[in-house]
Amino acid sequence: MPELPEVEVTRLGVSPHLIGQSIEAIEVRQPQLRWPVSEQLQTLVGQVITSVSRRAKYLIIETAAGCAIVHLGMSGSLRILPKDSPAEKHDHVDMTLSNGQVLRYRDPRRFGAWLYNELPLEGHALLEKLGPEPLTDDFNAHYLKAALKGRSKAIKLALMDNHIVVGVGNIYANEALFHSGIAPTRPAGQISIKRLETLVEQIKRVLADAIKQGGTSLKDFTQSDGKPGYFVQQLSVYGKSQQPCPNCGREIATIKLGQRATFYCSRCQR
DNA sequence: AATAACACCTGTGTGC
DNA sequence: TGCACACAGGTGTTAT
Repeated sequence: MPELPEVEVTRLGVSPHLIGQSIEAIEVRQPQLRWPVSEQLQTLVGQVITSVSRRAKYLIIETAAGCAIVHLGMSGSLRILPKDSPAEKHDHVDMTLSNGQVLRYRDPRRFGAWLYNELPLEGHALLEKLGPEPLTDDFNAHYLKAALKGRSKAIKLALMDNHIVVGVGNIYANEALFHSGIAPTRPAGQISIKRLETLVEQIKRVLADAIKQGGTSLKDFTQSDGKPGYFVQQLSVYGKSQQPCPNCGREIATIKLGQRATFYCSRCQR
């Protein structure tokens, strides 16, 4: 489900309901997620939530006694509900709050994670090797040029590589490359600085626009108020196999790159 | 070191 | 209707 915009929309939605609340209970119905749900999360019971931040697609719920690191995987979602709401299938974790609400985690495919960690998070194995956040100034054309130097792999795969830049998943990699006029198959190391400037600009624009629109709802993603993400209406190539390119009308091509569906216009993208 | 393939898991849609 | 199969928003691990 979620790429950076959907995770950020989730964070913005749940954060006001969490900050300042104390955690009354953490109930784990299904501990088998990507990794076993940390039993140490119980350390957080009785603690007050001080912040909800994001690094890449990881959400970090902080208290003075440590934090929960939450990842939504492919199908995870977080909602705020009244504490007595009946749990349904795939509702694996509940964090009950002192304001009578519950933060509920649903994840049918169970690729997500709920981990406990002490603070600070410096040196955490899952976080320390991550590339820059795409919406910060650390992610710029000069950085990207250096990071891609000598790389033979396809630019789309490079954009989806967390060591190079975080948060760009399959939807937004396809979209940003389309808006940049760059073929997804182009070897990453042979793209000019000029074109990388455009690419960086488009990645930032696409991600920021998607956040503004409440993310992209392909299937079941909703904002915390239950509304879908409206960026789906602005997709140009993702999921548009055989439909006309919005720019030139040529049929959108579909190929596989790194086992993932890839959509592009072979006339507009070179 | 870099790249590519595989693994994890459930639900849904398609074609026979 | 049933079945087999492909595919889905991610990413750490393993193999090449």
